[in-house]
Amino acid sequence: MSVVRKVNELPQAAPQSSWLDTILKGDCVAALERLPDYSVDVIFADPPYNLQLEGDLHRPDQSKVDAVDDHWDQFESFQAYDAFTRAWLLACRRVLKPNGTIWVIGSYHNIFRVGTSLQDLGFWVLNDVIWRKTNPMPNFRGRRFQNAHETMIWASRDQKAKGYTFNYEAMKAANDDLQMRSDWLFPICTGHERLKDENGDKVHPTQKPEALLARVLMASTKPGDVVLDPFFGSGTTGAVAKRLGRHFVGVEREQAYIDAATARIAAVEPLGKAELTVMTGKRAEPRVAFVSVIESGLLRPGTVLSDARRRHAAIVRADGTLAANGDAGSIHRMGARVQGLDACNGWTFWHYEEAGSLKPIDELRRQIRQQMLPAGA
Amino acid sequence: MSVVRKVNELPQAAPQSSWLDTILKGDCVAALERLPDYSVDVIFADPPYNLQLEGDLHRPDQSKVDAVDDHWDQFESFQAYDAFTRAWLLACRRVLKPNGTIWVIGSYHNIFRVGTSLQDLGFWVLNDVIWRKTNPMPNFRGRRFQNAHETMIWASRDQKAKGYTFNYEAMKAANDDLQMRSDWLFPICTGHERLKDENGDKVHPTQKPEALLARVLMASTKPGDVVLDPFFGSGTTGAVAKRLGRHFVGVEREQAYIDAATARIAAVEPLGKAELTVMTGKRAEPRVAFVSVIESGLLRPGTVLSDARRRHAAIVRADGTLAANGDAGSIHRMGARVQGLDACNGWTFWHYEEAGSLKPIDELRRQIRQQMLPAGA
DNA sequence: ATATAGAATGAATCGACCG
DNA sequence: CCGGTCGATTCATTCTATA
Repeated sequence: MSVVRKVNELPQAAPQSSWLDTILKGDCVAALERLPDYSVDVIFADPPYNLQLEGDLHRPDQSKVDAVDDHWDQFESFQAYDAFTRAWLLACRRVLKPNGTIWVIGSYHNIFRVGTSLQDLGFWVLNDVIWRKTNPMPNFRGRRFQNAHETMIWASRDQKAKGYTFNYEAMKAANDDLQMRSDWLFPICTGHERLKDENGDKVHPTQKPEALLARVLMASTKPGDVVLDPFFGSGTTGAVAKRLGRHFVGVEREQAYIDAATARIAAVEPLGKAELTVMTGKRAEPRVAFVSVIESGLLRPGTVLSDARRRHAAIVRADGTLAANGDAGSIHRMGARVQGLDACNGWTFWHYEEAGSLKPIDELRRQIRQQMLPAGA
Repeated sequence: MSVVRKVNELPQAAPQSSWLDTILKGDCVAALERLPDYSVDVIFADPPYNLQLEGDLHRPDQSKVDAVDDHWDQFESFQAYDAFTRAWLLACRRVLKPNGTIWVIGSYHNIFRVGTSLQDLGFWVLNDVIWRKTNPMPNFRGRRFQNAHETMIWASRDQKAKGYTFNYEAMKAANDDLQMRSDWLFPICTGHERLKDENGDKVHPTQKPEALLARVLMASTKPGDVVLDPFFGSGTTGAVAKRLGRHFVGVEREQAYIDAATARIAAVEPLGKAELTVMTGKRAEPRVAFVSVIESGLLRPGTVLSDARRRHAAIVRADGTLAANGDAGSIHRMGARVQGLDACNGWTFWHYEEAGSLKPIDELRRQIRQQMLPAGA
């Protein structure tokens, strides 16, 4: 191989863009105007929760909303929060690729507003994921249950977008070979991971644990993907993205956070390509036609195949079809036919005999795939 | 005691009402018109989830999943679902007592709409509680995380209603003396608990486990309270309410569900009063005025109290106030004053000397409470 | 009768690709 | 955009049939 590779070259190089792996300073909606349509693969958003508004929120006409607490103004607050939410979600939606997905984290204070806005804007909820905290803050007054979790909503851009990334096999492997559930257990961000300023005070009030972001990105992105965080804060998304070989782009208004995040991310060592290789399933493997098994000589026409319990039988024909009961068709169609089902995976249903025992023809497909690999692999 | 008590008399007898412990047949909003304002203590609602399923789903073994495709779960649009939600929530709010609370259970399909409507109508969210399922259905296509939980929202009628029932100590005791968290683990409803018809088919597609309802009612109701379930279904709420010595009222449209629920509830044996006694903390214990400690002779005026480390001192006065540093006031106020704090629990802060060691005056309160108990207790 | 294996089932928004 | 075809995919528990 004489091709020179750059150090740290990412598996799927994104187009050169001035904004890639940077933090854009400014208001979320305004700053996102600097990004083109369909330019990011995944969005992770940790929007402000505070419905008391404290100068954080503006009405669509940019007038400030007073922080007040009687009932009518509470309603006003919700209205203002909804307007704020719709505005940033719309800006995010424009820059999200058609097969992109978005994560939003929140608590009961704001997550219902966020979920409603997501649905109203056409996003399609894939899961709500619960972050169960191992060490949540107690309820000091003893008037409620200990608030021991936060909620993340994971949604695709459109209902019909089926091509989003979900690393199912990797998630399953990471969970002792059981499907990854919608409730995740992680400690809150403390200790060395928690950014502190020169006074020892925490830099950001709601810094999220890197483990949480790591699972989010491992589940829903591929190496080289671009991850947008519109409320970048202390830069957890950027730090984890860099470590995992993903690109990031952040938006943040406060210079103090930008400074802290920039230093933090600069210190991150990206993992190597080998560590980043993601477990993939059969879906990702090259497709093999059944006829090629015959063409390669692994199966001879006329061979009798049966199911694992020898209840059904079929004869292999030279054209790659099976014949049984006076009927013929593909391995899948005939597998379904003999069982009286609508569908069947012929690769795993039909077996051939070798050394007195039955083996699935999927074994032959595996051998074909071996032969297809380049010599040096 | 010569007062004759009826067998099974409830500790807090509700007013005689024709609708108490019955199922009202009809549409939720219309049927609730038969209840007066402020007539129920707690509402548990399991509304349609608006699942929006399209094609069939098969398991990997090609068996078909029995989907929730009932007519009552079909809505034209999110807008139609929101209108439905607001209507039944408003009807519920009218009949809910000022210090009442409401629980609504849902999934990501509908819970964001419900939460938004609750907030918009003036309910005040106290917690969102996650029901983690021990045995959820898998995600058969491997395209998402296994949907392993449902969400319950617990809300008070108004932001300012602080007098709602929360049996904090009972919940804590039930959780190995740790605060009850917002994530609960229960199996789904199967086996003998699951109602079946004469064909062996499930009576209701979404029957909830009794353990879930039991925790809800133990947490947020007192014996004798009235619990409304506006989507009564197979009557889990009624069955658990009866077992726990609470009154219920249900609303249900379909006669088949009403019949099944009626028979189910008739077979329920209520627990006895002793089993129902809720572990209560200091909050619910009879209030003791400090002056009664003096009146009862347990402390004499002029006694010097100090904090546990003898840093501060105060003198007991006959009127039940403390004097220190030329100032005087309640045990709480003086505890705060000497420490320079805004608040202080005087019962645990101030100590008296007995046999050479310091004991908190809370010990004297405990003795007073002992004396207050009836002879037979 | 008891033990074991196989079947059934639960609030589910559950493809990709080619022509 | 539609239709046809390939072929990928499940966990905990209970119930039922068989040995």
